[in-house]
Amino acid sequence: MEEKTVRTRYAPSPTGFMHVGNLRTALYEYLVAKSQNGKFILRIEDTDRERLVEGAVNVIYDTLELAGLKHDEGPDVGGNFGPYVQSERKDMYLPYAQQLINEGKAYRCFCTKERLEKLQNDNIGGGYDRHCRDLPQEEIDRLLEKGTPYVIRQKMPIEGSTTFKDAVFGEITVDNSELQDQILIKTDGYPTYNFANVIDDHTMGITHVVRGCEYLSSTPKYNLLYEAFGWEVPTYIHLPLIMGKDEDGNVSKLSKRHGATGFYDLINDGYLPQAIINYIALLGWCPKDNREIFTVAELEKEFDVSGISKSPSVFDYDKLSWFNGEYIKAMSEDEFTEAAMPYYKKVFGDKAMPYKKFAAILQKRTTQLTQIPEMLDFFAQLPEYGKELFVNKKSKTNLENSPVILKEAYERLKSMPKWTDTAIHDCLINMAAEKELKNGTVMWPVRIAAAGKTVTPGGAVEILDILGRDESLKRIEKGLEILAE
RNA sequence: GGCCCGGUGGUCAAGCGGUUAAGACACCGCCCUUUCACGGCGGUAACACGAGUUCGAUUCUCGUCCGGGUCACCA
Repeated sequence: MEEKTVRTRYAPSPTGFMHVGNLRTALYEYLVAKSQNGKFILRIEDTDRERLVEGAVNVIYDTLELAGLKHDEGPDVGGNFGPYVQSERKDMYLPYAQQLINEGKAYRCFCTKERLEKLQNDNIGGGYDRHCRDLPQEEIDRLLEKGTPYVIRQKMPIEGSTTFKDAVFGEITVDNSELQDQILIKTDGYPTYNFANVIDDHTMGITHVVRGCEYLSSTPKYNLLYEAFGWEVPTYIHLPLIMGKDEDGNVSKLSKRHGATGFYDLINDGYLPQAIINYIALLGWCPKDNREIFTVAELEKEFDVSGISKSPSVFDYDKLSWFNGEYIKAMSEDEFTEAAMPYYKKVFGDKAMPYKKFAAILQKRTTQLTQIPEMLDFFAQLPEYGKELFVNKKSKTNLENSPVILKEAYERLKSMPKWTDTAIHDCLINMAAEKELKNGTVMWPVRIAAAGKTVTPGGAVEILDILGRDESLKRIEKGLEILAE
């Protein structure tokens, strides 16, 4: 038995903004194809001249590359089904519409916008009244001769119903009375989105149409078009919507009012591309074994349409952060340093710092790269702080014992021949043992003096080590001063 | 409003007629610990409602309610 190669397409409009919902659609298109050794095609839908944005196509390329979704055909990589930019295909559509007219399946509609608007206002119900559907030929010729502008509409069946099958939602039936005579070609000669879509998908050999649920109710129109041409209907895979939750707890389709929803917004917020992809892969799809961490390559193997869910899902930044933390922990030290570098520079400028040591204390406690500056700022400059920071119940420190302990620690540290992390560690631990104190009782005041804040990445030893001898001792002296006030 | 789709803890979700109704995030507690964190252990918390079908419904059917989507010469 011969299997047809699966071909899916991602067809974004170049608006310069890649919404995570769109990205997730792209991901699933990619996975549907790749899980079956198919081809993933990129087609740019740029027919809306008004919304065209300079450089927006590059945003699409960059996003797909960062996300790890490599397309097999597209404007930049070519292919046998080009052109892959819709504006370059604009002459293809009219002949198809013409064909439908010749076959009596479509007609020219000369109705003015005013008349259409009036129809809508009168709200007779059901939209267009098919006024031009059966104009006599002489009338059509007369109007054409006069150069009257017209659109081309498809004749929709008046009775009966249309049924189509969706791979995730099953069979869906809609009464044909719900369907208007849809416009195929606009007055300006350009095709409508729906028409162009069907023509493009067919001529590009697309076998699986993957798209958001918002298209579910217009799918019968697509179907009727395929039928009118006698073309094989593709497999439809409609994806549940991604929702956002506002402050009042109301959910609606994820949009900008829910916060960062663009791929690059998320990256600017310190999320890793792989973590974003991993998270959205699981928004609406679940593997058989419930695993959570996946690379794109692993998703290609595991992905299966039967795991796609039908109900919409709420985008959860907490869960994304968890994924991000997992990915950060899994990075090599070099990878981490590279990713963190822009944030290091915000604090330290171009000054070289002990990045190795930073990685050691930061990697396991970072869930967003953007947290890095405020975690490290005290290394660059000791913050102003008050003596109350020295008081900590759990470590059994207070304003009485802190000065004594800190002074003792200062003397001991000062006399150390070598300033290394093990030396610092042994020095302070030994002191605690000799003085019969909890380790924490010694560590707490030292760490506060070194950092000037209660929450720090790493403990006293790590901080002193990074600070170095001179700066450490200076800060402890300062701590003693503050305690003496 | 018409039509379409959906409804398992706060969130993501397994489940496909018989289960003590998984797991993850978040939250809480304990342990570990040089703080926070990480890690380890444990905990709170769910089948929207009402009928039917059935020996038995979270699972199948219908109704109600709730939520969402869609109704363009936009894509």
